[in-house]
Amino acid sequence: MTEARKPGFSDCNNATLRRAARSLGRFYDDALGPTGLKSTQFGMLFQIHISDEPAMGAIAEALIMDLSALGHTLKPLIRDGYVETFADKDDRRVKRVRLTPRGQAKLDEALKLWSIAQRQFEEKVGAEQAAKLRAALDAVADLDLEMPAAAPSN
Amino acid sequence: MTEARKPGFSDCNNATLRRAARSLGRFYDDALGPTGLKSTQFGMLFQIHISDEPAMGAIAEALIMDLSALGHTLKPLIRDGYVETFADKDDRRVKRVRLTPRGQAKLDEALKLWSIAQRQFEEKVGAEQAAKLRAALDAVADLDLEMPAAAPSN
DNA sequence: CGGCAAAAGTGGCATATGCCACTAATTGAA
DNA sequence: TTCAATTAGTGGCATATGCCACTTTTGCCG
Repeated sequence: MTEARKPGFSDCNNATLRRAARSLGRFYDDALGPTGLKSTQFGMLFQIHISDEPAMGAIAEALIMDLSALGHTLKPLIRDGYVETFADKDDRRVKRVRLTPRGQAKLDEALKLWSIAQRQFEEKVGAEQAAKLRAALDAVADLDLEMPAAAPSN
Repeated sequence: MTEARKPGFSDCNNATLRRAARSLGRFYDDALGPTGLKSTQFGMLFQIHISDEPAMGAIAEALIMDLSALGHTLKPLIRDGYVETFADKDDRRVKRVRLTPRGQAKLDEALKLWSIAQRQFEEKVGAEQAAKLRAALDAVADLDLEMPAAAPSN
């Protein structure tokens, strides 16, 4: 447990972030295990829940995820009857998403377990620190990063 | 909690972390694009590079990733000739990993582009802040989190 | 109005990751 | 030495995500 953490690797912001994401993801996944939902699916249901019948593009933007990735991620949730989609009344290109009653119930169920996990985490890290970390992560996520050579375009 | 700001979601440490990871991952992926490597693959090559012919289990532990996931992740790198494996001399269960000359060359090539991305990031965030963030993420990754009910009485 | 660019999704293909069930190789007793 | 328990990986299955090539709708412009 020593030679593996040589300097250099932990310098990569991206690698460090992914590593933490794998670690924390597992914890939340375990916590939500009894519900049969992955932490990512829980997050998706919650995002839909707090939005008002959002269009797929809106969800993708909010979560900073690829639209097609969103579509793929939604499939299991639709298959399991937690989520349903319907065409927008004014723009037939737009597909809106909403929770089914079953999905709402599952979310409620998951929220209980999520709260426990969340509390566990904040007990270890400190609510204050956790909030700061989330703020920092949101800031990073919202950065407008561009590679030098590719920057000038539009 | 202001209902208007749709609280809750951004309160989830895990969801926030994943969102940031998607965002930053895309940036590093773009940066490494010309090399044909994903940021995850770059990280893997680097990890192998800084280790001394590590066993798969050692890599998995260092990166906090599932051993089988590591195996899967390694396949494309082996297929493309960047990495090779060989059995440990003393314990035939153990499979060690090393970069091929081709893999070493690819890593060198990628390091140049990675440096640019890394610099871009630190220019935006500040090297100081970036270091703090990485430290915080490492701390989170190394937390010993356990769900109350599931915690074995020890 | 006709045609073309932009916007919103879909599907296919590929990598990233996890869990579980197994197999092979070791180790630690009895 | 023999056998159960442990350790290290593998393979299969499922979800998570991205990119690219299309298809369908719109929106806009001459």
